[in-house]
Amino acid sequence: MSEKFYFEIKHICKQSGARYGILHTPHGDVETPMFMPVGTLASVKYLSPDDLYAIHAGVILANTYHLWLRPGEDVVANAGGVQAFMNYKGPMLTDSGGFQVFSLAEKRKITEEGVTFKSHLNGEKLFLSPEKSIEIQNKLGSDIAMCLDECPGYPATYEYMKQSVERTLRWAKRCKEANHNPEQSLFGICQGGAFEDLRKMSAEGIAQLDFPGYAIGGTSVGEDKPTLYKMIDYAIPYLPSDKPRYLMGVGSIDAILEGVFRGVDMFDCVLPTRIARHGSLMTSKGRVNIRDKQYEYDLRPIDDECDCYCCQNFTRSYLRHLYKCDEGLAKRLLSIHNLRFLIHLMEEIRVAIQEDRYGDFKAELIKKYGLDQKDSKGF
RNA sequence: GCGGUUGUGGCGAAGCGGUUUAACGCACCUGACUGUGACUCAGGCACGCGUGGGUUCGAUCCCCACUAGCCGCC
Repeated sequence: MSEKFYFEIKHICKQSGARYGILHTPHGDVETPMFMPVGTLASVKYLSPDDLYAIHAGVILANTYHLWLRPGEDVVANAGGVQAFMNYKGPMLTDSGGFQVFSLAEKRKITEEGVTFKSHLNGEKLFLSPEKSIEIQNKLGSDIAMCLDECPGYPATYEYMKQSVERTLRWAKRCKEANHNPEQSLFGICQGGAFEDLRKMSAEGIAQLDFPGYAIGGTSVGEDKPTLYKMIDYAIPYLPSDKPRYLMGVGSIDAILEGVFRGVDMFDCVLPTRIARHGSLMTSKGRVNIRDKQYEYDLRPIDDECDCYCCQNFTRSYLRHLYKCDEGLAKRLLSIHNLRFLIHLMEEIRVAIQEDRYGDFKAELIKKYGLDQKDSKGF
């Protein structure tokens, strides 16, 4: 682990127990709780680094599996690492490829040794082991690397989940032993699905390995919200309280609010960028689908409470036009908006925590956004 | 004016007497999207097949007239 990497908890909300902290990384400090935009292929789709600075993005993600296939980790290493490669001056986190074990399920086979993939690009047979994932991530040079884990879908049987959790623990140990980049900090990942004892076993197991940070994984794989919250509750008590906690793949507003309430410090999700590219926006009044006819003549911004470049400069009418004409600018502006919306939400969350009113803040937002409604998508 | 040819939703276009509740594509209208295989996925959108008659148990599909477009020829 890098000496430049450490986590400071600056304040614990007296009302809720939520944490405000600072994560120090070789590429700068970031405040927590935070939301991390996803840039799988060393690019947050449609956004330049300047766009990312403008929305105050802190840590951004890249993906080991995808960069391994294209352009290859040596190409990235040759450029001086993933930050230099894409010219992003902030901190970065690389996912291990574990999620692709889940999302490319028809094209892979899991054994004790690792995962055999069929490339989604050309069908080539590939093998990713814990050691290989770390070797690739070491070359990518992210500030935070993730252990290779298995991310089973939901629901899974107890028997399957148990052996999967045990194997993921063995893989975590191998990842730790394989990690040779002193500038890179490796996070462990807790699995266990919705089973309380397996979450406990997994969390205790990785905590024993003493990682600089811990993730709760196996989330956002088809479970409902109450189940997600249970997964968090089952894991948190066994994760070291002085280390950052990262809830993987979660980006809906209600889940972020509940996650922070339960002691989560880091979130990442493709949701804001993906739905933006599909014309769907998060706003203080709920979801807006910009292609809808009702916005044809609407000269208001996407969200009149938003301070982003998109909302400060463009109307719904124009954005709808751009979207319907398939202009790339629409995807960029809408992505900027959704990311800024979530990042701004995190800023408000941090203030509320420091002022010991996060419990009230969460309740207010849930009411304001109608997130307590049965049909709420948590937009 | 004469001969030929074609008229199916906003557009293109299947079907050519009875499983057509009129295929499909585009456009249009709605949803969805959670460690990105994603400018993706799902759904909706023609009580009617140029108009009017006729043949037939039955007509988008056959016949006649009309009408419109297109191509030739005077």
